[in-house]
Amino acid sequence: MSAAGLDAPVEADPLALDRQLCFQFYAASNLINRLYAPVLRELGLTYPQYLVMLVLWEGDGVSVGALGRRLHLDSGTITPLLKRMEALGLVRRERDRSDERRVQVRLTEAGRDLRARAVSVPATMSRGRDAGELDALRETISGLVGLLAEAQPARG
Amino acid sequence: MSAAGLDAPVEADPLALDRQLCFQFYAASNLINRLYAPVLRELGLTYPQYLVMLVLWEGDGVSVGALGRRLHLDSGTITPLLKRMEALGLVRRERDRSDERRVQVRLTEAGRDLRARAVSVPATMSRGRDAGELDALRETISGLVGLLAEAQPARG
DNA sequence: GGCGATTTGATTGTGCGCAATATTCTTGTG
DNA sequence: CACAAGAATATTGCGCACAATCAAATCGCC
Repeated sequence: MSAAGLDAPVEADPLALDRQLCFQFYAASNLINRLYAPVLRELGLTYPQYLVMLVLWEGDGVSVGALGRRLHLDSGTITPLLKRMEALGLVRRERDRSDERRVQVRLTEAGRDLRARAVSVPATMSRGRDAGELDALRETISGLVGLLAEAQPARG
Repeated sequence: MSAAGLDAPVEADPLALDRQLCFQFYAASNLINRLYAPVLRELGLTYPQYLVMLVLWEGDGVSVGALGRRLHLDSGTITPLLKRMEALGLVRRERDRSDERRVQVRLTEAGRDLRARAVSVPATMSRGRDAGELDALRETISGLVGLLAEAQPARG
């Protein structure tokens, strides 16, 4: 039934969009971001800002570099992001006294208080989905993220 | 062993970064993009431009709207992206004669020729990984993308 | 102490990604 | 044909995201 009428195995187009795992991740990431946006808007946060807050709520007082390693982002992304968050009154950026190359990021009172309004976000977003499935998927992708991080050109 | 010394089940922090499935997708998408960048650079493409080319190589002559639905992107993203690709000489943008609201996107000769240099990209990127695992993961995430697309506020 | 290599952030420039809005065209109704 | 309603794309403004580059501070070795 092949167009060429040959007996050779059907060779699917390697460039077919739907066969690209990368595209599925790209689409999923964009779609997830779009679902979170209106919920986080209630908190006055963008999605990457929310991630920064998650790190700071786990343990306050983190250097810019540590934040970047945790979120897999570089300083060119994080520095302006933190400046906007500082302008919002959520964090303070201050030079480390003992090593003036470092900039420590700390929560303000408002930043700490915001946590109470954020605790419901994960439940809101996963409502109606099977928790076990989501957990299993998270484990799988977490492993992949680990591999991808090691495979990075100049960061492995 | 809990800090409070209670018998209540250990309630893990719902805001822990590593427990957020959304973050795993976000990180994976960024890391994948970073892995593709140097390979696609050889072709003179960015990652989203590569995705547009994949769509056009599957079937030339697509409207901006159709392109957006396929890639889950809106016109505010795609229009300037296509203009850059037109400046690179890869595509042409022309008004549909029968419905002048529509803009059809077509490959140029150079755009068609680029396909030959792109066919090796998927194999290059998946080298050293188990094809079966990647396929299974793709199926899983493809299903999730379908659900996420339906769950979108004003597009479902 | 002096001095080059390294580490750490900041800056600059380009390219997405999306909400909100504007513009242009088609369609339906009379 | 005129005109209102709707559809499709373009424009604008803001916020990431990263490569490349720069500046400053620390570390290592002498």
